[in-house]
Amino acid sequence: MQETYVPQSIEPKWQERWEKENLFKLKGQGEKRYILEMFPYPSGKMHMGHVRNYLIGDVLARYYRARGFDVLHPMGWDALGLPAENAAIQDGRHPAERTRENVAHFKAEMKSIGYSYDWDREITTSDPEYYRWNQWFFLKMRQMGLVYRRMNRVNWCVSCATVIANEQVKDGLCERCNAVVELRQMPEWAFRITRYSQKLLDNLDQLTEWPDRVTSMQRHWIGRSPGAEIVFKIDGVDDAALSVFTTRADTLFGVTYLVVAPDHPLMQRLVNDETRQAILEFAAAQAKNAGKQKRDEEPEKEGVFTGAYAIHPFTGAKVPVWAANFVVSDYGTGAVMSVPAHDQRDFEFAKKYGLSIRAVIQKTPEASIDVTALEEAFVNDGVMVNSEGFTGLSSEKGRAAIAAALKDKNLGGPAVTFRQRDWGFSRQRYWGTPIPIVYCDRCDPAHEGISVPEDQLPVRLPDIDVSKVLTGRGEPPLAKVPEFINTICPICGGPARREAETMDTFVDSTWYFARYLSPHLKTAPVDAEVAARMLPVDIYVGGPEHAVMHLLYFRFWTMVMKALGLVTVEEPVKRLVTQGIVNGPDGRKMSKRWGNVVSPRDIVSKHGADAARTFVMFAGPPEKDIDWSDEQVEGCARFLNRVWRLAYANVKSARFADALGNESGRALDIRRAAHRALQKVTDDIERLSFNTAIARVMELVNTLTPIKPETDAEEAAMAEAIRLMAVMLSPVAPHLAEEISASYGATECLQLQGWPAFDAALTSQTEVAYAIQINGKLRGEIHVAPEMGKDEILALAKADAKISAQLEGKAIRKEIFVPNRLINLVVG
RNA sequence: GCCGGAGUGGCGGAGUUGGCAGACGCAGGGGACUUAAAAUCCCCUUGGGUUAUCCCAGCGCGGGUUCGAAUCCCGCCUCCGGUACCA
Repeated sequence: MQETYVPQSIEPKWQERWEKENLFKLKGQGEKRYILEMFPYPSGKMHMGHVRNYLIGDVLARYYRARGFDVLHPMGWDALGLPAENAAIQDGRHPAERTRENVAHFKAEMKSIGYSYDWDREITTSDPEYYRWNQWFFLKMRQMGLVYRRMNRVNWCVSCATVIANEQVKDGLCERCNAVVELRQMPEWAFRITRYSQKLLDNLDQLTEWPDRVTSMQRHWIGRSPGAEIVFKIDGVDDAALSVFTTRADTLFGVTYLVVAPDHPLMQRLVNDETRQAILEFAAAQAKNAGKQKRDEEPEKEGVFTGAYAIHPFTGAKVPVWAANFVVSDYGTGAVMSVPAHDQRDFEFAKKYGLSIRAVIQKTPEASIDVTALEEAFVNDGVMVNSEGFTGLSSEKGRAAIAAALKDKNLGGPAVTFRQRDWGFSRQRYWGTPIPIVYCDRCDPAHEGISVPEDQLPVRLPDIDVSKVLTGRGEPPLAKVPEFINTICPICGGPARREAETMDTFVDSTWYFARYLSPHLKTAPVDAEVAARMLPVDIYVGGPEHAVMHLLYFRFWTMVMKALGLVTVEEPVKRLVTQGIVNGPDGRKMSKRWGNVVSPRDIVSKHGADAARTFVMFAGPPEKDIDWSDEQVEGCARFLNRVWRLAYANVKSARFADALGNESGRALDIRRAAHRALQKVTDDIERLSFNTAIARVMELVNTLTPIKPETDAEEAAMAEAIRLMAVMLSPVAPHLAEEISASYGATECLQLQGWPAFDAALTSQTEVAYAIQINGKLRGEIHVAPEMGKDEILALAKADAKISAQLEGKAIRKEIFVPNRLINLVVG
C-alpha cells in the first residue's frame, strides 16, 4: 500500500482486473436481481445526469452481487433518432459513423467511472440485428389487429415541404424557416394502445413500488371517464345522427343546444345554404389558430350556428346545433350536449349567444332555481327535477337510469371514454427502423400496405449519400433512395414500392430490457425461458421525464409480449426509481448557455472516479435534484483520503488473524463501532438511502482515526474494522475499497468475498439512555442497563438530582414510559 | 383550476412506527503541528437571555388531536413537476 492516495494510479488497475475476471456476468443460478438503468442516446459527451443515473444502478448491482444474488446489470445504446439525423443535415456526416464514434466515447467514459456492466450483452438499436425485431413485432401486432393506418392531422411546413413536430412550431410558424405551418390530414401508422387502456390503468394499483407522481401522471394521461353516449337524431336527416358523450346524463333534460367541433365529420350534413359559408370560414380560422395557441390562457369561447336542429331523445324537442372552438374533435365523439344551467362552460356560451337555460338539478326538491337570476352554473350533484319520469331521482341514480333507458331506446347507453389516444408511430425520417411494408398497385390497389414476409427481415436501412438524402425538406428521406424504395411485391413478384417512413424511436426502448436477456439470439427477440426466470426488472432507474410516454409504451409492449408468449409477466418493472437532476453549482440546470457545465471527465481526472461517485451519492437522496458543489466534491475527496490514511496507518495490524472474541475495553469498542456501522449501512442501502449510508461510514472513520491500537486484540479488532469499512464502501467507492481490501490480505475481489453479516452481540445495546421529560420538556437523562425493568428505571429517574429538584412539591399525575427511549412525568 | 411532490441552521441534508430536532458533509471561527504556508489533527458553530451550568424560542403560516407533533388532522401560503375548454 502506498502512503498517499492517488486514485488515478489504482482505478484503471482494478477496472482491468474486474474485466479480466469476468465478475459482472450472469451466472444463471441462484436468486436473481435485474438492475436496469434507462439506456442513453449516445451523444458526444456524458454529463453528470448520466453519471448519477447509472451510479444508482451500479451501487445496487455491486451490493446485490456481494450479497450473493445473481445480478444482471446491462448497458446499451438507444442509437436511432433525431439528433444524429439533424446533426447530419448540418455537417453531412453519416449518422451511423457519428453513432459509432459517440458510442466509443461514451463507453470509454463509462469504464473510467468504474460501472460494473456486462459488456457482452451490449445492444445497439441501430444494429439491423436489433431493429429487425422491431419489424418482427410490427408484423405480429398487425396480425393481432394492433397496428393500423389512419389519417392524422399534422403540422406541415409549406417551405420545407415536410411534416414538422409540434415542438418545431413557434407561433404558427416553422422554427427553422419561419414559413407558415398548415394543418394537413396525412396517413400514418398507429398502434392500438387504447385496446389496453383499461388494463394499463388497472395494473397501476399493482405497481406499489413506483413513485406516486409517476402512477398519478399515468392515471391522468389515460384519463378514464365513465358516462353515457347519447344519440341525437338530426331534424330532417334520416341516415345520420349526432352522438355525444357526457359524464352528466342526469342533466339530459337540461339540454338546450348541442355543440360540435368545427371539423366534425358530419358538418356537411348539418349546414345549409345560408350557414355553409360562415361555418367554412369559422373552421378555417380555427385550424389556423391551432398552432398559435399559447399556454396558460383560455381562448375566448366562440361559436357559429350550423343551421341544424337535433331532436331530444326523450322530449322530442328541437335544439339548435352549434359549432364552437372549445369542442375538440379527437376527444369523445367530437360533439357535446350543452346544459348551461349545470355546466359553467355551457353557461358562459349560452349567455354570450343568448341561448336558453333550463334547470333540471336542485340541491333539494324544494330549492328551485330561478334561471333568469342565475350568475353561474349549478354544477353539483343534487336531485332531478323537470325530467319526466326521472324527476325525484338523485343525480347518481339518474345517471344510471337514463343510460339504461337510452339503451332500451337504442339511442346510446353507458359508455366509457379515455383521454389516451392511439400511438401514431410513423416518422418521415431516415435514422429509424424501416416499416416492413410494401405497396403494390396490382395486389393492393387501396394501398393498405402489404406486410413484408417474416423471412425477408430485416428490411435494412440503405447506405446513403448524406448530402443528397438528408436535407430536412421534401418527401421522407428514404423516398429519395431508389435502390431502397423500388422492390418487388412479395405476392405477385411485380414491381412495388417500399414504405418510406420509419418507426418512432420510442419503439426501440419498449422492449430492450427483454433483449438484454438473450442479446445474440437469432431465432426470436426474447428467449422465453430466460425471460421467465429474469423478469420482471427488479429496479429500473431513470429520469422522471419518461413518466408517461416511454413508461406507458414500455408497459403496453410487455402486455403484447405476454400475449405472444415471450414473457410471463404483464408488468415489466417491479420498482421504479426516478432520479433527480444534477444542476450546476449555481442551482441552474447544467447548460452551455449558463456556462455551468461540469464534465465527468474533468472530475475523474482531478479527483478520481471514487470521489466523483461518492459526491454524487452523498449529495442527496436519489429522487431529489442536487446542485453540483466543488467544495462538497473536495470534501468527499478529503474523506476518501482519510479512509486511506486510516488504512495505511494500521496496515501492519492486517497480519493479526481475526482471532476475535471475548474482547474488552478498547478492542470491544472498535468492534462495536464497526458492526453497528455495518448494520446501519446495510439497512440504508436496502432502502436506497445512499447518502446516509456514506454518512455512517464517515462516522466510523471519525471514531477509528484517533485510535492507535496497542494490544493484539486491539490490532485484530482494528484490522477487522478496516476490512468491514472497505466492504461498506465497496458499492460506492469500489476502487479504493479493493485496494484496501487487498492490502489487508484479500486475494479475491470484494464482490467474491461476500457481504458480511453483522454480529448481533456487538450491535446490541450495552446501556440504554433514557431522556427524562417533565410535562413534555427535556429535563435530564439517565443511563441504565438494558435488562433493567420499568419500575426500577422510573425510580432512578425520579431520584435523579436535577429531576428531583424540579419535582419538589409537585404531584406526579401521570408517568409515560416508552421502552428504550424516554420517560415523561406529567405534574400538576 | 385540477393532480402529484416539497418547504428543517449560513448551505447540502439527517431524523425508518408520534418519543432527546439538526446525524454526516460544506462554509465559518478558534487551537495544535510548522521558520512559514499547504496538508493534517483537535475543539466550537440554530437563534436569544452577557453564555462551563441553566432558561426561553424554534422544522413555511394559523389552528387542532395528544402526556408528547418536523411526523397525524383541518385551514392557508410559497416553490417544483405534470396537465388543462376533456364534455
